[in-house]
Amino acid sequence: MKIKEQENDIILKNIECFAVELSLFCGQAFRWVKNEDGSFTGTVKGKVLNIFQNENQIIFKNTTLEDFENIWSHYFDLERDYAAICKNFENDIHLKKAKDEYYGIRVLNQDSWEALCSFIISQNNNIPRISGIIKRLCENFGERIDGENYSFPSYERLKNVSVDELGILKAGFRAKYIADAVEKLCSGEISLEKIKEMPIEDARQELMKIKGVGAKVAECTLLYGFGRKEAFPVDVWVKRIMSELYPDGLPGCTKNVEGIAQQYLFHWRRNLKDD
DNA sequence: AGCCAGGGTCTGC
DNA sequence: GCAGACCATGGC
Repeated sequence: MKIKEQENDIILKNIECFAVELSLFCGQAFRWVKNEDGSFTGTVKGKVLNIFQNENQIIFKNTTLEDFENIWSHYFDLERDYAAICKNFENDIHLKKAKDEYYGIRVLNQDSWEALCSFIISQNNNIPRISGIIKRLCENFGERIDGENYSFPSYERLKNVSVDELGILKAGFRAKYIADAVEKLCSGEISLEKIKEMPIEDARQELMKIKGVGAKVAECTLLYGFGRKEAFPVDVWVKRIMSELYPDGLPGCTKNVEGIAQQYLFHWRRNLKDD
């Protein structure tokens, strides 16, 4: 991978296994938008990024080398060798098919609170509506950064927002779960900093103390919000995959990167026409 | 129109 | 411990 700084852009060349659009729209993040020029806009840690990919390069527009190194490199998990991981997936016929078809998916390192809150909202819900609810959450309670871009509101910001006031989100029964998460985090009863350091099983149990957080939401939070690539969320699609293809469990080539395998399998199975 | 969605809680055996 | 009703909303 070659990194070049040019005016206000960072340009990556010779980057292996990074399909920007696939990574942003495979059901792990809900806040990126595609622009008419084919670029994508998103907000992370209060910074707005515009990112564009063509055949041989990826352009991070209107950013600095400092922000690239401090925020974007880690957000897109660029330190990890996905080419090697995908090569290893070839040991399993189904994973090989999934990665051949959707090569370049990377599991993003999102903010812990944003991931937790987003996947609380995701329960028994569909992706377009999840995105809508989160959009309203940001526009009503986040901070306007520039133009139509808003930050994801911190849990401190939501501290004195009542369940009734959350009604504007149209999140339905999930509003009370958001409120419970906010309360437990603000009171210090649950600490995201501590969860980060915990063994994964303890971290699961800790997250599941929040109302509306069960095994699936906890697993998604660990995978997408805490960088735990061994976390393996099982939703209805992955449940189908497990019963149809892996009745005896996951193949050995997924060891320690079960969550990455899950992302390829999830996206592949969800897009199968004949189910 | 009715089924389903990146589930979880609560109740009743 | 496990099955089943129920939860809000809107995409398809």
